[in-house]
Amino acid sequence: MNDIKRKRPTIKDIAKASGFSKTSVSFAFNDPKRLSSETVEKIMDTAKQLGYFPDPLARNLSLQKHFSIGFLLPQNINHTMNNPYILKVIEGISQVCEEKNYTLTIIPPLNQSVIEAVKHAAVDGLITMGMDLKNQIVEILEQRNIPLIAIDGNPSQVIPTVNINDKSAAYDIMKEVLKRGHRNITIISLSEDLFSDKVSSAIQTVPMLRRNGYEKALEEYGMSLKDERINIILSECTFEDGQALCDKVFDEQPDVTCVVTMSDIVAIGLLYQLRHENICVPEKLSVVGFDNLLESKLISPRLTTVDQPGLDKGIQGTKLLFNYIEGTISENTRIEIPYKVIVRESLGEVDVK
Amino acid sequence: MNDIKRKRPTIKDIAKASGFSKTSVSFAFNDPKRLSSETVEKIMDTAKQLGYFPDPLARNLSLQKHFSIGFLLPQNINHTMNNPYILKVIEGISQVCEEKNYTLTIIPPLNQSVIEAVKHAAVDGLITMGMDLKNQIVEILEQRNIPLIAIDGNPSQVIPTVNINDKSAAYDIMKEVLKRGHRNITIISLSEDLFSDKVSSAIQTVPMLRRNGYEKALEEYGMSLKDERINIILSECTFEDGQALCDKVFDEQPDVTCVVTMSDIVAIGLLYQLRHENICVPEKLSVVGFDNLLESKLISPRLTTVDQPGLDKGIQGTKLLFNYIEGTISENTRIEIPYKVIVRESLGEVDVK
DNA sequence: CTGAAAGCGCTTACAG
DNA sequence: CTGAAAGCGCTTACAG
Repeated sequence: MNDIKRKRPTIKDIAKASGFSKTSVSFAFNDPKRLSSETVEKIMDTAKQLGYFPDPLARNLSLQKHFSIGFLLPQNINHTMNNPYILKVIEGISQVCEEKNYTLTIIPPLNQSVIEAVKHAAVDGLITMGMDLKNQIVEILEQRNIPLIAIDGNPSQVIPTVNINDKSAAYDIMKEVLKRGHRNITIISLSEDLFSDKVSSAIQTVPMLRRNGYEKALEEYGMSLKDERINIILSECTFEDGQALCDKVFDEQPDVTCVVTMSDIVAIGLLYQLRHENICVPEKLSVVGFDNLLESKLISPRLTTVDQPGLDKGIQGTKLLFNYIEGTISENTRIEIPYKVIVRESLGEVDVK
Repeated sequence: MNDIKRKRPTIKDIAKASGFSKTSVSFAFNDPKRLSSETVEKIMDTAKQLGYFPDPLARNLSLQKHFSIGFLLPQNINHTMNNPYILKVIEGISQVCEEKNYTLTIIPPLNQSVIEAVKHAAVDGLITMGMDLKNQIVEILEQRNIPLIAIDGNPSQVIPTVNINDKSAAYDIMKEVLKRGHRNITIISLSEDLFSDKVSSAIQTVPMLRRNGYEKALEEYGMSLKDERINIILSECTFEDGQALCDKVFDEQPDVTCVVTMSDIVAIGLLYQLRHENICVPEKLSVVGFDNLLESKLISPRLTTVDQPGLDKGIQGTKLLFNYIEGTISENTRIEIPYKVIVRESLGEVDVK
């Protein structure tokens, strides 16, 4: 009734009460075949009577394992937890964790610091998503001997990654836009700093790769990202950002006919706001996304986008991570997942002037 | 380069290398004020040189804490991870965890068994959602001395809960439906076994409470749940279930004019399929949800529903849990969160015959 | 300000 | 089949 912190029984108590040694109690739980069945039975009986459960903390220390995979949340958690695409990836991760009988530890910044969180993470392996993987983080994990993989990370870094071919996907979808006559285009780009290590500009970040893809498509039409008909806006890419962008897009580029975004959720926020302001899509403005969320076919008009299978990224990334944890492989691996462009009603045609 | 499992340095190595005791090394990390600043500096220097980080496993065993909150996934994980409402709750939980510098451990069934997962959970407190809390689970956690709270759990059980007033909310929304002339109604109810301990029928489960609410509203119109004009279908309530329900609803009740669901995600799946089959909402059929997801205002027509703040449930539930962990309170607490009915275009009027 | 030593609760190689 | 004992890597009361 009243919560006097009754001390939990330990293996020692069970040993004493059952008349066997701690060794035997441990065996009864972990390797019962080594004992006679009567012994196991007696030990389990007293364990049940005293309400004994092996302390996972002590067990894990002995075993030197956490039985948990960590998912590192970036500084700004709201962006993460509100993006259905990321949640899809997390679902994939948790599926593999379940198969392996591991838990999934969601690791927020510790005292506002991702680095601190990495230092203290109580996990056997770590997964990041679309994050600026500072060298410091990689170094700490190396010293701590904790394998790391990055989903939508920077494929030119030294850690294993799971990505789609971002350049090619961006090229493909921009092609669809240009093919339909659009020339005055606003690009909503993921903020660079979400992805890049600003120091080493040699690195090809995801937003960079995608912009390269856009550029390549534009060039085939005699244009470039520097063209005055192309306006680039950086954004954190949340639903709310999308809503807020509505006005900004027209302010900065009154003759815009198509908005190309790097994320469905921001495109959906934009579509939502456009409808609210009675601006017709695609007649007045076309909108294009990236991810192919479930939501992108719920909204009307349905969103043209790039399908990248988040679930699969999570699954494959986690399987890869387990390979490192179990020591099955050691070389640096890059997984590339197929994507496809999905054209729906949010992308319309425009008369080429 | 090659992954020879180099042994990580321990506190002992740092002690030896720095010329101080293990005690001092520990103090340098945890309570530097107790040492002279030169000592701290020297110790930290050698720690950095050797790439030492305190092992959280050992630390936690000494401290008898995990610094993590557990979220227990029910048997069927897909339903959980694909329901935006639940994810909203998880977001709230993780917010509080971050404030407290805790991690959030997502705990899937262990060897297909939720009970096994509960036995082994390496956490300081546990949160469940809309789950059948078997006595066994409660008992194990009591013995393991791990506090537990239930969100959308069964308010008549002995554990602390966070809920809305489900009966009253269901009453209110059914009132809106009846007020608009609907009499031939299909109710999509959450499956009982997701919530109830079948043994003790005295318990008021969430679906039961909501049905009581519906009943009360119906009675005011001289009807009841047993009325032949009321059809009840049990469902797991996923998007896919909603799609599949489209045909079933009309098969079972050809003259239905309104579908009342207990979950937005199933209502949205239904709306999606209705649009696909060119069945006009609300002209041909009205649909009503429960939760007020972001998605419910993205889809058209926008969904009439009950707004229950998932984020807030997560936050308040987790704060409550920390009170138990920290021993601030011990009595059984029930939190009730406000809700409100939101009428949108998916609910139309019908001529009363 | 610093250190020797006990303790956290398990696992497991080794011996019998 | 069973047990004594070392070990996992920390924390911390106590002593000086």
